[in-house]
Order: sequence, then C-alpha cells, then structure tokens
Amino acid sequence: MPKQTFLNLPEEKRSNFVNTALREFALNDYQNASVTSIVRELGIAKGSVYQYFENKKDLYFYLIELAGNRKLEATGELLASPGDDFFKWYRKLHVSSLVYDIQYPVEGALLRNVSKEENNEEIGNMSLHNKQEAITFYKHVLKQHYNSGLIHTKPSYTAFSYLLVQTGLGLMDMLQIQFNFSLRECAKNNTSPEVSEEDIKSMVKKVVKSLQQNSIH
Amino acid sequence: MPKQTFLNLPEEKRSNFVNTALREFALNDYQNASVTSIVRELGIAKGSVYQYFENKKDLYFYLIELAGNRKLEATGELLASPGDDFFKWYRKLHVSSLVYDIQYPVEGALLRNVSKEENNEEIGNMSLHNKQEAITFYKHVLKQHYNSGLIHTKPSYTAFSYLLVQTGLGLMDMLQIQFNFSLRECAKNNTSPEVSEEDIKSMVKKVVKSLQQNSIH
Amino acid sequence: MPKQTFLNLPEEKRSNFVNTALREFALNDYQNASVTSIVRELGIAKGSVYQYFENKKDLYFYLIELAGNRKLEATGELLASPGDDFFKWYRKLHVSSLVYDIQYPVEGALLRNVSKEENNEEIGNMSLHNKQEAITFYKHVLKQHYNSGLIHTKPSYTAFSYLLVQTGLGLMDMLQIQFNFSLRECAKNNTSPEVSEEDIKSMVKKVVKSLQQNSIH
Amino acid sequence: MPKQTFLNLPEEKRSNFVNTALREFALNDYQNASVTSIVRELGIAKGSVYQYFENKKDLYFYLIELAGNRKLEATGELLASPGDDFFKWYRKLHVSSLVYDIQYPVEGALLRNVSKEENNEEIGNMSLHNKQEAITFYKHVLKQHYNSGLIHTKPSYTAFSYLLVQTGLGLMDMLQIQFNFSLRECAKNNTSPEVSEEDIKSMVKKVVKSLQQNSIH
DNA sequence: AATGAATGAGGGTTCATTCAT
DNA sequence: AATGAATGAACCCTCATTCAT
Repeated sequence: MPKQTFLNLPEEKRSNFVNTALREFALNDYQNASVTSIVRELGIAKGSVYQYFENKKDLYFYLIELAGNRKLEATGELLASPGDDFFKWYRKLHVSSLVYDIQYPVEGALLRNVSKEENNEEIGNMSLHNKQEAITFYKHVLKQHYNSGLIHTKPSYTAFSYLLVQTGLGLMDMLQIQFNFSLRECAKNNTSPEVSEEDIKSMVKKVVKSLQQNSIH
Repeated sequence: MPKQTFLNLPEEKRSNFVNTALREFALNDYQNASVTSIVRELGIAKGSVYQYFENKKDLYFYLIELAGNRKLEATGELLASPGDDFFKWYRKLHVSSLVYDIQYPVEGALLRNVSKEENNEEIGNMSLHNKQEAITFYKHVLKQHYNSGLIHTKPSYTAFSYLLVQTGLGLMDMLQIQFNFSLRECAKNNTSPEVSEEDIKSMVKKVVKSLQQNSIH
Repeated sequence: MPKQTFLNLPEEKRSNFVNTALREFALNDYQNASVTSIVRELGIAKGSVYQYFENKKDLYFYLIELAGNRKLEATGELLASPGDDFFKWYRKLHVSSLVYDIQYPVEGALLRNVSKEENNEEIGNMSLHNKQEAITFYKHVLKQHYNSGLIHTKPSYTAFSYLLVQTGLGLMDMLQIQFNFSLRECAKNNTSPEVSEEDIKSMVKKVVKSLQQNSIH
Repeated sequence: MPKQTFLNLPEEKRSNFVNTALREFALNDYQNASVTSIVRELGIAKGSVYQYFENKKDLYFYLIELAGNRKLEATGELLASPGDDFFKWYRKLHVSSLVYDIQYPVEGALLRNVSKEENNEEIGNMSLHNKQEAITFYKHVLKQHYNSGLIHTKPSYTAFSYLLVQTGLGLMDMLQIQFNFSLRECAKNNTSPEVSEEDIKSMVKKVVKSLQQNSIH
C-alpha cells in the first residue's frame, strides 16, 4: 500500500510518478525494473520513492492493482455478465481487452509482464496462480451455461477452460505477429500501434471460430 | 558461439560446466542468471567463462541451442513426420515433449524461460519470434494434410495454427496445476515430479479432444 | 536544550513524545537511534521534532538529563546522605539503583547506553567522563568518612574509589546473568523482569561483602 | 571466514587492508563502522571488500579473531598458567593486557569495542556473553587455588569472580583518567600514549591491593 | 588453458535535516 | 505549532567483465 505521503501528493506529481513507474515496470520485469531508473527519469530524489512506498515490492503491487483496476473499469462490465451466447461473450471480452491494451500499451504491457512472473522467489509464481484462477472462473461460467441449457453439449470443463484461458492469453501475441508491431515498443514510446478495432475483432473472430467450430475432421 | 577453448575442453569439464550453466538459466531468466553463481557452484575461475564464451549472452544462446537440440533429439523424429492422423500426431508430439520436460526438468525449465523472454533489449523478443515460427510450421503441416485429403474441412490456417501453438505452450502449466508440482522446483533439486506418462497422456488427450471436437454449441 | 515550543506543549503530547523518544534511545545507541523511528511510532510530523529540538543531539542530551533526573529523584536522597556505615550506604545506593532500573527499564537502559558512548565524536566520551566524576565523588565521601573517624584504615582513595565505581557499573550485568533476563528486551516490551527486590539485595550484598571483606589471602 | 581471495593477497596488500579495517572498527562500533569508509581510505574498489569477505559481519568477526589472537600471542602464556600467588597472577595478567593495548591501541580499542556490543541484534549481546564466560573462568581458577590450599579463605566464588572481571574491564579507563589520554585518539593516529610500563604496574598494583586487602573497616 | 583480483557502476534502502505552507 | 514532502548522501552489497600472470 502506498503511504499517505503518496496519496497526499498533488494530482500532477502523483500521476507523473505513476506514469513513469508504470512504464518502468511495463518495460522490465520485477527484478529488472529499477527504482533508480524511475527517479532518474523523473528527476526526483531517490528518497522520495521511499516516502511514497514501503519498498519496491510495495510499489510494484500498487502498480499492478492500479493497472488492473483501470483495465477492469474499461472492460469489467462485460466480464461480470456473460450473456446467453458464451462464445460471443468470450469474443467481446477479449476484443475489449485487446482494444484496451492497444490504447493503453503501458498498462497492457505491465499486466502482461505480471502474468509472466514465474522465477521470482520474492513475488512468487504469479503466472501459474493467475492461470489457475482463470480456469476456475471459466469452469464456473461454463457450468452455469450448461445448467441453464445455453450449451447443449457437456464439455470437459477443465480441459476446455484451459483452452479458453490459454487461447486468450496469447491473443496479443497473435495481434503483434499479424500486424507486425511490438506492444513493448509502444509502451516505451507511449504510442499506440496502428491497429483498428476492426482488425482486432476480425482476428479474434477467426480464432474463436476455430475454437468453437468442429473445425477439422 | 563458444570459443575454440571451450570446444577443446575435456568432455567432463565441458559437461560439468554445461550442466551447471543450464541449471542457472533454468532457474533464472537471462538478466537474473548470474555468471558469478555458475563459477561459484563449479569452483572454477571466473575468467574461464570468458575463455569459453564471449560474454553472458553468448553463453546463453549456446545453452538454448544445446537444450533445444537435446530435446529435439528426444522428440524430433515425431516432429518431422506427421502421420495421417493430424491430431494423433499433435497429441503424441506434446506428450513426448512433456515427458521430456518431466524427465529433464532443467532443460525443460530453461526452454520454457526462453519462451518468455520478452523484455530484454539485449536478447530481443524470443517469445514472439518462436511463436511466429511455430505458427508457420503448423500452417505448413495443415496445408499438406488438407492437400493430401487427410483433412476434409479447410481450416482457417492461421487462426487454427495459432490455437495449436498456444495450446501446446500452456500444457506444462496445466500439468503443474493438475498435479500440483513446480517444474522450477524440480529443476532446482534436479528431481522429476511424480507424474507418470499415463497422467500426461490422459491430460493431453482431454485437451486435444476439446480442441478437436465440436465440443460446444 | 529543548526549544520553547517543546516546553509550551500540552503535558500529554510532551510526555508521549518523551516516552517514545526515551524508548528509542534505550534500545539503540546514539547513532543508531532514529528520529524517523520516533515520529513513525508517534504518528507525528517529522518537522515537529525540529520544532522541539535543535537536532538529534539536542534531543539526546535532553533525554539523558531527563532520565538522569528521574532516577535521581527516586534514588537521590540516599546518594546525598551517606550514613555512618559506608558499605551499608553503598549497598543501599546500588540496590535502589537496580530496583529503579528494573522498574523503569527504559530509563535504565538509556542511562546504561549513555555510559557506553565512547566512539562518537559528536557526543564525546561520556563513559570516561562519567566515571571520572563518580570516582571523584567516592573519593570525597571516603575522605569525609575517614576524617570523621568512621573508617579506621586509610584507603588508597583513588584506587578504592575506582573499585567502587567499576563494581557498581557492572551490577546490572551481574543481575542479568544471574537471573537470565535482558534489560534491553524489557525496555523493548516495556515490561519488568521477574526479579524481586530480595533477589537484588541478596546479590548486591554478596558482591559488597566480597569487596569489603578481606576475602582472600 | 575470509574468502580464499583474501588469503591469496600479497602480504602488503593484505596487511594494508587489515590495518585500515582494524582502525575503522576500532574507532566505530559495528553498525557505524563503514565499508565505504575503509575503501575510501584505501583507495580500492568497493567490490574488492566483497571479494575478500562474505559481508561486513564476516569481516568484523575476522578482525575480532585477528586482534584477539594477536593479543593472546602477546599476553596468552600468562593466562594459561596462574601460578601459586593468585593476585600476582591477576596483576600480571592485566598489566600485560594494558601494556599491549597501550602499544597496540588499534587492536586494543577494537577489542574494547567488541566487549561493549550490546544493542545490535545482528551481532548479539557480546558484552554480557563475554562477561559470563570470564566469570566462569575466574571461578574455575579460584576453586582450583582453594582446593590446592593456595587460598585459605573460601570466597564467594561467583561474587568475587564478578569483582575480578568487572575490575579488570575498567582498568584501561582508569589508566586513561589517571594519565589523561584517549585510547581512541591513539588508535586514530596510530600512536601510543606516553604511559610507561611502570605507570601501569603501579596503577594496577594499587587497584589489586585495594581488591585484595581488607582495606576498610 | 586457467586464474582470480580488481573494477566501478548499479542495485535497493535509510537517514537527519530543511523549508514552504 | 504543526506539517510532511523533498533532499541527497550514505549505507551494504552484487554484478559482468577485464587483464596481468
């Protein structure tokens, strides 16, 4: 949790700080993100960071929460309310997620980094943990849909949930490959890649269709 | 590329070195893997590393190639020869890959780390690069199958290849979640998790079935 | 000297401040006692400390004086009036000192710390200074006793005064060793060790007897 | 334990390092002694210290042992062989200890600092620990003397041992007071105070006589 | 081919003190 | 009288790399 000092900061200072810090953690994983780097960029004293946060880890978790909340605000409504058409919901979910990441590449890249933290003993294996939670979530939704008669075939919940999670996690990579940009680069320059919502929709649609349809036999 | 010095090394020294280095890079990502750690563990002179390799990066790439080759040797025959049944092939491919990773957790963990290197300017985005190559590969195989009449529905090659790649990449996580072990921990202790080949086969089968079947509508 | 600001403070604020500061300097020597710690504990502004005192040193000396005075108040009457029996007086003096320290471990520990400050250029060698004064004091008392005929053997004033001082200084250590407690720990938890006045009396008696008797030849 | 690196150092470098480090820890207690200060003085790279020692604590304990051994070498024979006359032995013991400290004020001051470490959680309470050990040692010697008939009065072993320990610990202070010098200052300038062995002998003799004789009644 | 001491920049963190409000 | 953000130097420690031997 940030210290009161941080919360008392005038809006501009605070957002300046947050932006720079977000960027640092978007471009580097936890260990390699550097407090020194942040203060150098901001031109503030190193001590200030520790007036704002307990330590690097505290700052990190704050940024995760912040970025997470921002994204949730932009895309969260959907998440909570899967409509009757499961795949439509899943598609919209990921389109809006990708659109967000494209629009806010810094937050996007940061959250993507978080979902890859695996080797850090201080932080723990967030990657696996998140995946497990996501699988549980999809299982829950799928069961509800099946019980409500919205899905007619009873799927192997676990396996299929895995597919849904794993597929979702890679969509941004797919986007980067197809449209030949680097989200990281965008986060660095604080620009958005030239990818339209239509591009995203179309890509996701194809992927979900592949997932949905009995595509091959 | 390793220097000649390294290649001239007596077998035992070389393999000692390699094993320890592999382990270091299996437990840590590139930036956090430490040359110091390696020589400390080995009890050799620090300078030796730089007699063998240009620098840390050179060593890293050598290890990647080595681990890749080792795995290829164990699982490569399959890869080269997709039989008539695409999904059977895909299944066997990943079963053998997982079995290998379970048996050789160090090499497995190292290669998994590589597939996550995204943020290092010195290294480049290996994750994306690998994915792109894998997608191209699957597209190629799928096209061949279709052209040979082994597949009757023409899939969206790109989208479906993406699914295949992405699904494959996450299987080890799925295994860890289902059987509650940590590959990293295994690499650390140089032990294998208590997961049988049957366990793996069964898990992969379910996932591939989900991918293959028109599971939901 | 505290600034007027401090003296104007309402009683409760002032005593709150003093208590916390005493504790900090009881648990740490001068250099390692931290103003930051004090204000953190108190939940007051850092600047306040510097409204009250010139600087850390000023605060330190104020606390020393305060703790000294408190102890003097509790044990001082004795000090001023050595009766006819020198050793009885000496014994009572130290029993009451130890009892005080046991009862007020914070003040006790602080004063003990002071008597060890030796290496700080900013502070000077308080330990030596105090010892010197104490020796002078005992010399004075001894001379008076001798001149009044209360002591029949003329001692080597200086040497014997040294013994008295030095013996006195270590009694709390002896107590801690014999009753296996840590005054510092008590100061930390603001508790008193489970040592009775009888325990103290008995210990001091033995030591003083050893000092007094021609114990060995 | 120092690392091999340190032991391999050419004599001059090593002794340079040791001298500077000893001095730093002679002038400051553990917490306030500064690695930075040492390297600054020596004009070497900070990293070097950590090629030589695991960390500051490692260095500290090495220096303690070194200084302890040096002193033991100079004064140790006595310690091991209390002759028939207990007080003569005790006197000689402390005379030789003081002579050593006067001659080698750096080692002397360092060891004195060690015997005062009390408030450091990382180091533990060395002061109390040492005292306890010393008391045990004297008790042992006294018992032997009594059993051998060399002492005719049975002392209160514990109390008297305490007196012996405590008296010994303060002798250097007494010396400083009487001859008006500062051991610390001497350690700083690497000079010896102008105190002769005779001065020391005479001072100790008086103190021990006070301790021994039935000085007052 | 091997050594391993030296480097020096960088890491995160703590601190007493100042000063504008 | 109180605030508390800002400072910047200092702390211990780690690192990849060099280079003389």
